[in-house]
Amino acid sequence: MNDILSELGWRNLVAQHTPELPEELAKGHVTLYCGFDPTAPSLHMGNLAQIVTMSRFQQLGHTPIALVGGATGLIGDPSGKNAERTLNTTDTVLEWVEGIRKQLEPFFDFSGSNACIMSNNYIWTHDMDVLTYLRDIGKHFSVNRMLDKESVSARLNGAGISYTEFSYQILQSLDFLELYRRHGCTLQIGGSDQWGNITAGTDLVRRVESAQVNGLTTPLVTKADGTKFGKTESGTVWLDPELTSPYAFYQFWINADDRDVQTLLRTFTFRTQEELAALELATAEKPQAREAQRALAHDVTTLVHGDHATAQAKAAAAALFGQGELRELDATTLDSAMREAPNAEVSLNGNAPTVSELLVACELVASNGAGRRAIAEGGVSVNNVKVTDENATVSADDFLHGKWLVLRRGKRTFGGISLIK
RNA sequence: GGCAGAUUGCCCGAGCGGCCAAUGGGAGCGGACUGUAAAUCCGUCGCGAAAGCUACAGUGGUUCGAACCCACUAUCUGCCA
Repeated sequence: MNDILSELGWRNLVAQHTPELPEELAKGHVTLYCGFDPTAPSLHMGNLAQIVTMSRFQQLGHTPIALVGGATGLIGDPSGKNAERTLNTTDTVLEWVEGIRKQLEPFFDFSGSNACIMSNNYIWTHDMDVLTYLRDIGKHFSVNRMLDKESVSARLNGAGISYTEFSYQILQSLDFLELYRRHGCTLQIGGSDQWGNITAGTDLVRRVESAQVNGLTTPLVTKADGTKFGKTESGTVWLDPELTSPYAFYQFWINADDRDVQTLLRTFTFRTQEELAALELATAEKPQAREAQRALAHDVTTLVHGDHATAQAKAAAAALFGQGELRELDATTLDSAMREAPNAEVSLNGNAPTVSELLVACELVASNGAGRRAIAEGGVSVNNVKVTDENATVSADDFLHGKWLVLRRGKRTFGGISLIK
């Protein structure tokens, strides 16, 4: 069995771990868990980093438990938040739980001796009565120590914290205890912001079960330009293809900064140290080819959305950004490319819509005035031909293959208009 | 609970009766330059083709005229209980 710690080590994926962890791993097999709270209808990049980390453990023979936080999602983790968050309704959270469970499944192997286990902390918390909670669990927590946790102390000095969120670390600790009892789980992993919650859990298991369990955190992914990783102008990049299209997802990785691409490859792909060294060399020698970004985008999009969607996203990118003449693209390629871009339908019915109206229709600009402005600034093209007249209109002849009109705003924002008869 | 102050566009922040759709900065967007990059420079940045319309926490008022004055409401921040 390969050593998971050295694997994570060369990838710079270890922020902190409990001192006893190497000893535990030396025994061979561990069962580990990571929690995913339903704070949104879909998982996002931060979650993906943990999923991939768990996957690395599973590939080396360890047993992963993917825990969906049906209970903790109802409470709200104060970690990394500078203000109390609004509670989501129970119905909403339970709906998200189901969606997130389905999203997690494809990443893991559910067969073999180290098959992945899916769990949900709602199971052991929803009917626990308050006296049991206070006597059996709460008794093991020192408020003094809870106040010392970064996630709590930051809030005490700032916007304050409710009892609900203050209790979050207790619930997460209870999860570790339950998973230890039910599945012999002896390791919890998470982002470095979870360190406080994880150690609260190892403390609880030690007190209640007199057992040594461990924690490991991965560094938060940061970007060289200081902006938040996992966000674009249009918001969070989600794993759900309904929320972030595979095309947009692919583009997100393709656009990675040279300075960040190695870190991202180490964190999100399974490429070997040798392959990454080769890509690093490629970036240094021929940065404009962006080989590393292409490898990154290919691997991660395939991991999340599969081969087919990745091929489509690539074809779309090649079609839109390629040097080739758009009119020479075959109908099928164009069709799949345009479906991936923001698009809208229009029926001509004898009238000729203006280009700026069409820009608004596929949400490339916020208003007609902004569209006209964009044209005046020389930033708009139709079928890769620059539009110079603010009042330009289109006719049926402009639609490629009688169906699609390719709108471009700026260098890399595309939209499609499909003609309906 | 009492007193004082604050609330301006995506964010910060000027304006304190007409010259205000509102200075300046940031973010965003477009162009040049590029590699679907970074940095830099230039332009732009409520809606509307325009007339004009809607906006300066909310509601009402004073005034020929209010982001600016008054009253009340809401929220926030100080000081005193």
